[in-house]
Amino acid sequence: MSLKHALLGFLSYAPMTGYELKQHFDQSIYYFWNAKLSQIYPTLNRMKEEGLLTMEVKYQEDKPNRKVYHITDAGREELQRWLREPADLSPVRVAFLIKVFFGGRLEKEEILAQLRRHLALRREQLAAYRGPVREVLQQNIEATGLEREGFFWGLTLDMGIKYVEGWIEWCERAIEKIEAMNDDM
Amino acid sequence: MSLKHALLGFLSYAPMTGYELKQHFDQSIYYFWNAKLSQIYPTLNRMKEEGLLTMEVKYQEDKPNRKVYHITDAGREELQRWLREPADLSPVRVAFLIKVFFGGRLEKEEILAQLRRHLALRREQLAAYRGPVREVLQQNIEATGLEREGFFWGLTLDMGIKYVEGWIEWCERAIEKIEAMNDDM
DNA sequence: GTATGATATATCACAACCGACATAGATAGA
DNA sequence: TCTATCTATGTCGGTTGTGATATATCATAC
Repeated sequence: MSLKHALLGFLSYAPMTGYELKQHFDQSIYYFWNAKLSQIYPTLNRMKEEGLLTMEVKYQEDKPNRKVYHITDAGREELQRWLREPADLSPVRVAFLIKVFFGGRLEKEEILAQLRRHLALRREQLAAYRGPVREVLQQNIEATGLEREGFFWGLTLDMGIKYVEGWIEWCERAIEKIEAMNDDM
Repeated sequence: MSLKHALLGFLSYAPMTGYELKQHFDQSIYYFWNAKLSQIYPTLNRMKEEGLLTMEVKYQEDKPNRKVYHITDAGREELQRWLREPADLSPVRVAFLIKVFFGGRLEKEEILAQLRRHLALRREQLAAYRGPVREVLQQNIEATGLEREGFFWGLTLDMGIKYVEGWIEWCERAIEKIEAMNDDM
């Protein structure tokens, strides 16, 4: 279970509530892993039962109480063990490629429309990664002073950018190839 | 549900059993979508109930019976509708990048070991895509005579290769960067 | 003054997906 | 002859993940 270990990872930096963990997901790793609050809350509860976390309730007047989760020694050990453990390749699930695979069932202009739309989405994504996403990362490094950690955060963003660049190049080539196709094909 | 539409896609080429559909998944689209038999069988049943498929039982003496699924007109319409429908970007889930993200929690040599192992896996994968996977695709085109369809099958394999090449380049750069890191960092 | 969006918690039902198990004849290799 | 793999069907229980809904305060914008 990777969600568990991602949560342990963030809690190894600082104690946090489920809501704050969700914000970290959305700010820094959403481009290779994401989770909804409705999955995070029950997972934190289970991890507490497993002894990986402890929970501290901060009572607040006139505001909902905060449940702050702290990583335990067992939690830190589990994180280390998992980080060292060799990882298999994650299976890929890209619904868009199913559409391309069966693109022969569409008219030339219809499949071209799909590819052009996809290309536009990927270009937006690339602009975001190169701009605001990179800036947030830099701000996080400066705010926390975690320079060594920040180096690795940057590596994953590099991979995100490489991934999207690959899509863009592929879309452009695919569109060219289809446009050059004989109309009777 | 993309599994449903992948099944419709294959059944739009020819009637098939669940077992044969699984083989098609494993042969031709497993690098961007996969499913276990224990997911395929119940899904086919549900699709039959929805009127997208019909089932024909072929009784065989001394062999288990074959349940051959045929796509209906409603099934073909649903496939067309889905293929034309604009697609959002699929969320990515790569557990390995969580390990890299929290790589600051490991010793330099430990994270290097992870990256080197991953690079080796990706190189194997690339060799497979360029060799046997491409050959099987060519054979399928020749065996079925579906040239126009085969063009799109090839496009998805191109993307698979681009994806793995991206990983390899990124791993190589990442390893260099980490090796060049100050030991006191 | 009113509406919205953010903060903060969480539950519930459901869908998607996986791993183990069960059955059983055919075939091929050690 | 034994063993393993292939063909062919599925079930079952469990985990993972999604979408909808509920509650309640506070700050901001219109």
